[in-house]
Amino acid sequence: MPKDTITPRSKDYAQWYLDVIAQAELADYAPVRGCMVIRPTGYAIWERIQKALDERIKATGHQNAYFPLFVPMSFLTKEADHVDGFAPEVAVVTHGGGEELAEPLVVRPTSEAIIGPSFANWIHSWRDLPLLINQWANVVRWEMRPRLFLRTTEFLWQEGHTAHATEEEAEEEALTILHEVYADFAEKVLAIPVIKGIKTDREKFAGALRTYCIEAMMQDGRALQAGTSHNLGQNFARAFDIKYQTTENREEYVWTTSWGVSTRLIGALIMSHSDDEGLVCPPALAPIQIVVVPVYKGDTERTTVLEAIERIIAGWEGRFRVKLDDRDQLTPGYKFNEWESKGVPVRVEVGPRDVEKGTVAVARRDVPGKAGKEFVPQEGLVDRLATLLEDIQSSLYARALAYRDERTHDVTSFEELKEAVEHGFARAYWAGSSDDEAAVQAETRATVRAIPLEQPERTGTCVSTGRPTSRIAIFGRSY
RNA sequence: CGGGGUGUAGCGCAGCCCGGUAGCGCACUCGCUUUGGGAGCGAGUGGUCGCCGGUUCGAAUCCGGCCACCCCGACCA
Repeated sequence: MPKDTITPRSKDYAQWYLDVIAQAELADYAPVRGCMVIRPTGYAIWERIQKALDERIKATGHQNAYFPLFVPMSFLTKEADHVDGFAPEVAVVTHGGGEELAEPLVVRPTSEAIIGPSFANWIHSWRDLPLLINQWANVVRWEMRPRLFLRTTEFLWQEGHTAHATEEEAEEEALTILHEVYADFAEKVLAIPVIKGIKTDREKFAGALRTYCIEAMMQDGRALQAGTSHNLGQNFARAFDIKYQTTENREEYVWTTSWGVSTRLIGALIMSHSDDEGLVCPPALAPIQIVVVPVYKGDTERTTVLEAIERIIAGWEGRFRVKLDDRDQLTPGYKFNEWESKGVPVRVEVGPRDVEKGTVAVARRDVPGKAGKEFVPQEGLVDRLATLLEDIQSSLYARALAYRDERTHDVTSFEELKEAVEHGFARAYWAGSSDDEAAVQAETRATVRAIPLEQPERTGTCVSTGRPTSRIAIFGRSY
């Protein structure tokens, strides 16, 4: 009966988001402001994200390593833009072993500054390049306004750091990561359509030459930066003296990149697919793809039903990620709701009537409640389930894409832009400067989320300056 | 940092105006009955009322101060 545990999306989107997290047991607030405890259900999702990304990162030639949590203050300050960007949000350790430290240590907000010296040590010759490293780590950024998963003081992420002989290679690396790792993962695993683009100077990473991004639209029409890939040029190579000898025996600075995605992706996942019943997890990602719930009265039926289930799910191992919920003290109805709120894509129910008739009940999470449930024969069940999982995966993607397209409007005037970003994205010709962009933000609360890599052939008039341009930009309000 | 709000049992709340020694729902424990969409009945466990100080015979309640957290805006993955 307690059905009012999740605030409807339509009533209060921010509260709905928090309720889904609580109900699905993804995370708790921690005693320290801005920090969160990632609960087992949430962490299982992170592990799935890690696995899928780690495979892609390794498939593109990278190796994992680990660099320290603490960064000497003087290292962080070596790259001017970088320190300007991060100084306001770093946590600083001033004491250790009961004494004041000679030099304060920064808790890494990102690791360029601690990886730089290692790269300088490791790289001597053109033969050492490219150097392709990734690390899985936690980082700390003292944010003003934390939000579970989307912006926490400490968060988990992966950060790739690479060094190359030429600018072209660094550029290719940044784009490969964007396309083959991040966008591919977001769309195929998370079922989240993303816009691949480049950031404006205002939005790019502190210290980068160029920042590429994947940008997604949440169910309230707001934008979420889901991943970034930076071409750092030679900025960090100069700051940390990372040089190599060319085949002509000349000494040159390397070209570096860095790129990362974080536990924010879990926030993106929640806000892309979930509904008023709770989390909706795409099958390719879901830690549990199929939950099996037995239905019975009394011990005799229980034995019969559980035996039947054992027979039915024999051979599923290796094919599906399955959980049998054989907890005896809870009613089936309770379990249906619990697994639904945790986002398990498919539920299989087996009761006495199914044992008798050779059927099972199959419920799909993307169609909540009884509407998504049907009785099907046990015969051929495995293939049917495999097809169903694929269907759910593609349906979720299609639904999210349709939603984004519906809420993306081509605009030609400032007024239209203002109107469009109330509910989604505005797509406009753009030739403005950083100041022009700031003016747009002051007026509309929206910023350029991305300048898409795919650009139209045509030209138009800049929505801000009125100048002719062939470049379009995506505007939106962001998380 | 500005605006708004909230602190009473694990969670959600009432009690406060009008001071008299803390209550309801859920959860939890035990027992019996139950189980195809969040089971029922009975008996229980659990609270320095955010913190400090003041007024008072007596403070969850009145007064002063502080703190924390949440939500909405300016910075950010």
